[in-house]
Amino acid sequence: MGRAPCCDKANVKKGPWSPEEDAKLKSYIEKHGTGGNWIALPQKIGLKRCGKSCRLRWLNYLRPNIKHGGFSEEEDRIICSLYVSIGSRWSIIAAQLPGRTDNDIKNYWNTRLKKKLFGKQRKDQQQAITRRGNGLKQMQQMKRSSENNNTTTITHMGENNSAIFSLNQSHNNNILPYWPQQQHLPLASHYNNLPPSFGKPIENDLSKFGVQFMDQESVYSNNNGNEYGNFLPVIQGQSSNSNSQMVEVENYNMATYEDPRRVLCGLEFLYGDHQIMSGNNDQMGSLQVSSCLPNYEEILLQDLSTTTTTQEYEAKFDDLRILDNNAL
DNA sequence: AAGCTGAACAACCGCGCGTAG
DNA sequence: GCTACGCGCGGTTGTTCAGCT
Repeated sequence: MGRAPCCDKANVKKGPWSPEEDAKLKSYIEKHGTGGNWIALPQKIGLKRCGKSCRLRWLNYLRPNIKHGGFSEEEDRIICSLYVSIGSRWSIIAAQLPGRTDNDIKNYWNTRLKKKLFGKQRKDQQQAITRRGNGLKQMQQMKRSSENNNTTTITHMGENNSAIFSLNQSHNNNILPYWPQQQHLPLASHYNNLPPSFGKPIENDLSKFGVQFMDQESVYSNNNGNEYGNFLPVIQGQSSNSNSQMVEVENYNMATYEDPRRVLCGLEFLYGDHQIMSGNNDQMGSLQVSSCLPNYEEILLQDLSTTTTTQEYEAKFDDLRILDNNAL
């Protein structure tokens, strides 16, 4: 047996609100308040609307001091960092932005901000593949490589097309995913010990975009274990030199050379300066980013846990083929 | 000018949670 | 402790409109 409906669906109006309906609702609530019962409210006013619909209309549109559109850079930054911190808790995010509603922020994220952040990455990467020759061939080669031997190449494209780097790494008979836009950062060992209320925001949400993060324990844990207000994901490699990775950077400009954050491909602003370690470089066109890149075997294990089947690999491969064909 | 496509926004739906009885 | 109910939340769908072909 399903859940009982909150109202008589046959007798309620759906779809866009008319100015008359808006006026009725607004006027009543301004005079009498909601009365603590949204379900009963439409009947009192004489509106043929579901109580939930009234509530939504009031909260998202009619109540005073609501701002629509025109998100500032500062608001963008707040939304992004909170999203990375707590995931899609839109109501919490909205609480930090006066005048903004959770619905508004959610829509803004889904339609614009997400693309602003990650769409550019995909586009840049696609361009990089095309520019560097036959992308499909390259992907096929990567796939073969990942299936047949232990040496792996990841190609990654940076902001403003400036930082293309390849990472070569031997590993222990693990299959390396060849999906190029995945940017892998390790999850800290304590990641599974977050309070249940947090769930796994980062893993659940940003992993959709092929991004994985680790968390910096010192940032968000405290003595009583209850407050996680400063919880922030950070990019942090292993402290041991043995885990450092050499990254060969092709065609990167001085900004990239001087600022290893650029390898984060536009995501760097999410982290704040204090969370990014500095990188070293040598005279051979390589950039040592031991502080930014993870323990590679850990990455492989994570990938194996999330992308395990040949079918999934094939699906990704088809996707790449489509991208490649479109680019030609 | 017409049709198509995608972006932006509004609204709906279903579920989980808290709470009163 | 159980149940029913209302609220709030997040995901999804629907609608409108502008830009492009």
